[in-house]
Amino acid sequence: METTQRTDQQRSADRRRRELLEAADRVVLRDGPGASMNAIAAEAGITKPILYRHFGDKGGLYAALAKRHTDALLEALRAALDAPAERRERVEATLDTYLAAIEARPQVYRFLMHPSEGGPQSDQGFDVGTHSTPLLRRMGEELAEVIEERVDLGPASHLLARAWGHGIVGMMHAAGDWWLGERPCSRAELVHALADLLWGRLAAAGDKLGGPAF
Amino acid sequence: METTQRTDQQRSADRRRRELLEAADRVVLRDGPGASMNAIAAEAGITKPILYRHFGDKGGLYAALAKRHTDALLEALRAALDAPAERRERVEATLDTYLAAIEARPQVYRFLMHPSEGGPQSDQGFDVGTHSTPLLRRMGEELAEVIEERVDLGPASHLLARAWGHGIVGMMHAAGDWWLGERPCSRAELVHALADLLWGRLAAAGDKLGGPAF
DNA sequence: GGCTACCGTTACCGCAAGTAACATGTAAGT
DNA sequence: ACTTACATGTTACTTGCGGTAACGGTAGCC
Repeated sequence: METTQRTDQQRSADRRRRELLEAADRVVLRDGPGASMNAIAAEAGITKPILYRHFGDKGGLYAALAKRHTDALLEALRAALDAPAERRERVEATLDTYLAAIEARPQVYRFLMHPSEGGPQSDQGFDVGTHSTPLLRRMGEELAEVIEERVDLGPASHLLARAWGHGIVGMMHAAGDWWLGERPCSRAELVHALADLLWGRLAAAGDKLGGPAF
Repeated sequence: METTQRTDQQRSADRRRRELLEAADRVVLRDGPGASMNAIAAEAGITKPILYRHFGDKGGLYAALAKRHTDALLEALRAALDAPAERRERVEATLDTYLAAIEARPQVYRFLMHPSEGGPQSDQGFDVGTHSTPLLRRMGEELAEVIEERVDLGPASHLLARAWGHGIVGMMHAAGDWWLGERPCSRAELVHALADLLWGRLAAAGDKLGGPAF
């Protein structure tokens, strides 16, 4: 029958697709996001047109590649976020999970967040904004849902939760990016600093003596 | 003498440079960051090699272009940040300044933050990560300095201030990006929501009833 | 054997970054 | 006035990438 054939082919195509993605992963992680389609094809032992048959265009390949890593990270974050613990513990665990992930595989992280600055030849890399934002956005939405679901924020809760979700994710991202670049302290210290910030320590701290007027 | 000559030529070269930058600005803001060097040269009424003589390569042009806008934005932020007012007022003013800036000129904003997604043809755009990060980084460092200088944070103040500086900037950026895309509320509302977050309202809020165990 | 469908290739197009080599105007040195 | 030197501009080219069209085997089915 046709259906069984179709599924067989589908199966084989899916396997091939996974192989290609793994090859692409290797190349991108080695050569940076500037990796050319030719290079990826070569790594996979085939030639360009096949890549295009599977992924449409370079953006398609990028998207597929990014989705794999993104999904993995999001799953880890969800676990930390949904753990049955006190709020601050959960927040710290989530921050730590994120930072641990980008610390463990900075190549992947840089690929997802800052494509096109990989190798020495920073020619035209992958299409960045179009595909890197989604990770932050998804994380923000996810966090927003958890906040709205768990925290009592009164009437404007929906708006607040979403603003906070995106804001907190951005905070985590920017601080993590800075930390990964300079390594100014241990992971735990950064987690603590950020949690303190979220816990209102900025508002609670006193003015420094000798400051300007007032 | 040679020196006077040099300065004269320098002057003329600088003027030319400024003209070229303005032309580049027009093109980039019109065609998106995918604008080709040819197009920019044409807009300026000259040809490619001249651009290369002035800016080295495309990254150089991008950097020069970004620096102009970045400097302008940073100056506005500094003003809001240094105003002689209470802390929360200053924070809100700074957030509002930033949001107002990206609201007023989204094209510029998108160019600085998310290059390479401009026009319908999202071919290879400018070199992104290499040059977009600096804005966030500079803002983070700037904010960190102000925090450390003004807020009494105890012994680990240097580290805390830097982590917070980058974190807060990241929060502002991510929330602003989301807000600019969806416009889910007024600017003032977002400012308020973010300031509330920084003021520890997340920690102070109660758990929602009917939540999971515990 | 012939037909179709798939997997793969070579060879090409278009286009953009970046460069080399050449032309020209203009100011100073003699 | 003639030459030298230099900045300014050009045309024409190379290289390399994304993307595609057209062709070539090789299985199964009739």
